[in-house]
Amino acid sequence: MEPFDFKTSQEVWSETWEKEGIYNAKDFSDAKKFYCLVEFPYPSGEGLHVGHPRSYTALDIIARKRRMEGYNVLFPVGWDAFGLPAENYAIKTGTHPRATTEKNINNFRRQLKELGFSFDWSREVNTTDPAYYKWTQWIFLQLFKQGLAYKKKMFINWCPKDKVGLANEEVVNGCCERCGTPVIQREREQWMLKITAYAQRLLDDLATVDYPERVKKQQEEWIGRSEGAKIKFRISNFESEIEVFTTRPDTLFGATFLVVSPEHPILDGIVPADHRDAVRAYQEAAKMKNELERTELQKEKTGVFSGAYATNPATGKEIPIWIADYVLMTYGTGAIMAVPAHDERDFAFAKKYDVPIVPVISGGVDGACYQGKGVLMNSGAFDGMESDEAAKAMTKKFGMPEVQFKLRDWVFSRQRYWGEPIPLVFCPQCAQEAQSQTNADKNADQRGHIQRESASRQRLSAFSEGELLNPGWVPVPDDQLPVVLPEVEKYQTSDTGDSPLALIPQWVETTCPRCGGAARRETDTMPQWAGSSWYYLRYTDPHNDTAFADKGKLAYWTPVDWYNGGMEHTTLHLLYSRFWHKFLFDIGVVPTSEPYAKRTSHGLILGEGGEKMSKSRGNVVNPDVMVNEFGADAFRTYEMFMGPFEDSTPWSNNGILGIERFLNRAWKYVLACTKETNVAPLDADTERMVHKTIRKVSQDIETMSFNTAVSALMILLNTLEAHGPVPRETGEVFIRLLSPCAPFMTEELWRHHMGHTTSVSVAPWPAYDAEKMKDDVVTIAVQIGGKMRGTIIVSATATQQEVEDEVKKNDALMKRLEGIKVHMIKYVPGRIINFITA
RNA sequence: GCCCGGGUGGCGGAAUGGUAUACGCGCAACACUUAAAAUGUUGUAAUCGAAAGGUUAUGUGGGUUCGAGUCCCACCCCGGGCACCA
Repeated sequence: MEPFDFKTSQEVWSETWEKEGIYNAKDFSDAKKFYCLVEFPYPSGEGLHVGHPRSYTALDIIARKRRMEGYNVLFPVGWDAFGLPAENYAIKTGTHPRATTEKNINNFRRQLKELGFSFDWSREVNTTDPAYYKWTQWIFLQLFKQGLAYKKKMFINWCPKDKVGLANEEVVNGCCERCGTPVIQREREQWMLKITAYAQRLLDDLATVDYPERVKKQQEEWIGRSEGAKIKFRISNFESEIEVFTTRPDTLFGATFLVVSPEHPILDGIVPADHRDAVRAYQEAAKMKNELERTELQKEKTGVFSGAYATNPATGKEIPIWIADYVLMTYGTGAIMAVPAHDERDFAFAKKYDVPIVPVISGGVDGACYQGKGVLMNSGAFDGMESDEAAKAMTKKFGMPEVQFKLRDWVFSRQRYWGEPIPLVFCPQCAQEAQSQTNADKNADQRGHIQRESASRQRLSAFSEGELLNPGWVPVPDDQLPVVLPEVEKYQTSDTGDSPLALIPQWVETTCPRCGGAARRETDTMPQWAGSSWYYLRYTDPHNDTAFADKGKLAYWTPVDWYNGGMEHTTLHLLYSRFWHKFLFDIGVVPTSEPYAKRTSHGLILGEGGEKMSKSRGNVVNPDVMVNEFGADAFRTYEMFMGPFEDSTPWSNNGILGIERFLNRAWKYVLACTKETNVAPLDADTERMVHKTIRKVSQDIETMSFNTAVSALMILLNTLEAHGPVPRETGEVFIRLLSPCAPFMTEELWRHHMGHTTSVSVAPWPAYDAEKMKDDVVTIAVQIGGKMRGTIIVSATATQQEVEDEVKKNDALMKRLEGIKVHMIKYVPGRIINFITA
């Protein structure tokens, strides 16, 4: 019998499927839609990693099952092709990233097609295609116009030798990844996106989506909401006040000092002359500490007395103001009230610098720090109150309720070549005008933001929110999008820290779209996360050139029904795209408030030794090699069988060998069945097995328990082989159950050997008959005194009496029961009978 | 430190509170072969035993239960995330 020739089969069927277009989604079909999404790959020079096919095979299986169940399935793929490796390669070799990217995409496309994924290739998108990034730029401009983008001075990592801005990932132990030179911090203005404006909704709406609990938890923590109070402390000898944020207002009477961050602006005005040198020295030292040092030195608290005092509003006492870098300028107000008796950090600080410690919550041990809640003491009129009650009361009397988030705004600028140009120009004339408008607004109405907003809305034709927020920055009009990435000579960041685009005067110098005067283009580009924040929307209508996607198509296809991706994107891509999506929902251009109804995550594939795969360890498995040696079906099926989908599992070359054996046996068996004439109808036992397997495989695919689904198919094959040839329809059930895992071999059997004219991928998914699954006899475990002593076979509907009678017929068991006093008998039908001894 | 996972044969792993170790790998023996590979058959947690059979095992120690890998408490170890967040 001829073995399965996977090479020919892969060629033939890939071509046929593409020609027939059977995997192409149909917009507005009457069939129920199912949008199934995998994270599109970055087309690296190394080619596909074995991790990609794990996620892709899983959702391919789900997509294929849904099609067989009659759904209209959208299962697209594309390329997240902006990014550092292509750019670094360009810096080294002068090769245009576009060329590298194109070459890599072609390689990836070939690999994905060889693996037989049922992608709708007619909807391929590429984030570096101007027709695509036109809409990335358009979305950015909407954010800008609504006042959600702003410029801010920030520090970036800078390698003085390579003269290049580095991403955090490129900084290794404080040094440049490439040349080892210590990285310095360089200050420059960066575009920021106000993701914090959506913090509460990003948190609340987690309740409306089906994500794994661990993903929700991680996002929750990243957003980091905490409730507390803002309390003002009057500074002695000055008119000004210091505002602090605290989650424990109930401990206010125990606040024996204040601590402000070294960067706190208030320090400029309140430090007395005799303390200035010490304070300045401390500030300088704090600035020099890089992040690594800050974490290393975490335990040892340092600080300096500012020389100034403030008044605790509760006790009326004067307390010192200290400066310490354990207080972060980027969280809360950059200042805290220190309650050493009830906060470990404050406690450590107070001990070191000998500041008084006043306990105000009972429940602690003398001389130790107690962080729990309790009944108040040393708190005047509040004595005897419970913490929660006191917190409310003190907030009311001395402060204001306040909510803080850990989430920071998104640094959106890159001084890089290979990214979407930020489509803004800076116009000095318009800057003046916008500034004076803003000032006029302020003068006209000091009372608040709401009035200012409505005033600006009346002048919408003049300035958008974003332009008022960023005077002089003018959006490129929609009809001039995309702002195409120009050709450059060098791909390196310039000496000044600007992107290479800054070195092209004829590109930078432009006219202001608003006033027509001389203006300069923004030379920063967007981060890689930009294009991936909305790509799933583009798949619904990838060739539209008048909108990022047609509203009707969006209404039909979105939200994404099932999105699988890596845990590493939980607080980056996944959060960013939820933010963009909510914004697009708010401006009325997408129909849902959440992009993904359901999210799942795959585990990593580790090297054979159980360590992470990496080039330096030399344990990288190349998918091409596996596909050549074992075929796409075996490779796919092995990746599903190797372990629980959500867990990390080491690769095993012997493991894939086992799958190859299984598929070959399946091939031979089914083929033998087709050649057999006069096969007897299935006996009840085998039929029961078939129906149980249908149910098992169907359920396991839904819960992504692919390893046990494959195992169930193996068990079925073992049983069938032992049984001998089966009728055609049983063989076809087996083929259909296996087809999502092994599409090539099953298609070969289905069309060539079973004689079907259409693909197995459009055949109906097998149904099971619950009646035919019912066992007529069952094996019952017999326990005596809780110990397993044997098994008996009884009818599935046997009563306890019948089971006991059966036990009596069993000599070995009766021997065991001899002389034993049975206290009671516990019988669980179909499972167990336990003779409980006294 | 905090928040998630997880700890079961030589290995990957399976197991609605009810026969632990399914399935696969590896290994061993046998068959086929001049031989090897491939394939097939059988066996394979440990331990005592010639066998029948017994005993012990799901990180450790307790508990609940007729019965615990599974539930509860405490602890140890491994992986991931966050980390001076007031």
